[in-house]
Amino acid sequence: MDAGAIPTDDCPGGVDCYLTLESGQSYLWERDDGEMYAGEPNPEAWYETVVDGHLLRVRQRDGRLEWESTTDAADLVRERLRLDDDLERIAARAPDDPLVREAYAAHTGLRLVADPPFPTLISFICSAQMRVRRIHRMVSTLAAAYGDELVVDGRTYHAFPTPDQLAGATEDELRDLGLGYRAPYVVRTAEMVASGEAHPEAARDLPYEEARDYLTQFVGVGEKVADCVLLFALDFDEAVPLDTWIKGAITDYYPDCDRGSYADTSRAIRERLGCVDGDVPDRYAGYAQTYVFHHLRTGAVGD
DNA sequence: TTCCAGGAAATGG
DNA sequence: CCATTTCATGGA
Repeated sequence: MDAGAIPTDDCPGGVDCYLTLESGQSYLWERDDGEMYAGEPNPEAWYETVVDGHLLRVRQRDGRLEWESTTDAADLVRERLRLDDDLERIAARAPDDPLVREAYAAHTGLRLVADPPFPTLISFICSAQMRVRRIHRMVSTLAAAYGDELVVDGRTYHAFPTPDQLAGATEDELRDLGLGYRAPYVVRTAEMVASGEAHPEAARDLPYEEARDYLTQFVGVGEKVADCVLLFALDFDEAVPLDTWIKGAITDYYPDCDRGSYADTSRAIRERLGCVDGDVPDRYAGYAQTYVFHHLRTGAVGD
């Protein structure tokens, strides 16, 4: 195994693995203590995932982000955990708003992730009306049932299934795995990607709102899930998924941003949570969203 | 029991 | 176009 360590001081604004990987953005990692999404950090535990047929694992202790991999993964760790984002600057430019300030202050080191688009698309199709812990369980179950096996040091890991592998599943199989009414959505979307009818990666080059519309052609993908894919996998830092928690924040803290439709409310809250950057009116709105989401969901608001 | 969870699709007006 | 209803499932 290749290995390395990155001093967290090298990451402007710090980095917190637990907050980043267990805040409901990514469901593609497992913890080797079996306590993923159980609500408690463990500095000794490794976060493990399979990337392009290679095992990658990271953990954080003593001010260093340690990684091990079956390949040279130094650049991969930087990319997936967005270690080059200048969190200090992003937080400093965030709106001077009590909720946003409190959320940034309470969860230092929380970074957006840069996950692969197809697994993210399927993860958030599964997310409909689910708690984060169950979403993670569903994604893990899909990997175990349909993903490629990887054996390292006598332990078996599973990659997230490819579009072809998931398209080979049946609706009944996925219902038996506990996906409920999302089962046909997952199969049909996997078929769309496997056949070449459409691919989430194609949204990357479109303007934000066109990219969101493009993703909604996938079965089981509405505007909210599309926003999650744009934010967590396609580098759209302005995307603000309007889920139950953010809608609650709009009701309680930003009632003037409620414009009725998703598209209009989205525009208003993006400009409220983001910052003006040249002719861009909503820069990093998705970053603020991720902090506020986590702050509200974990019940940390007001300390 | 009832309610809720990072909603979307189908239906009805 | 917008509002309502239906769809699974496990945990508190």
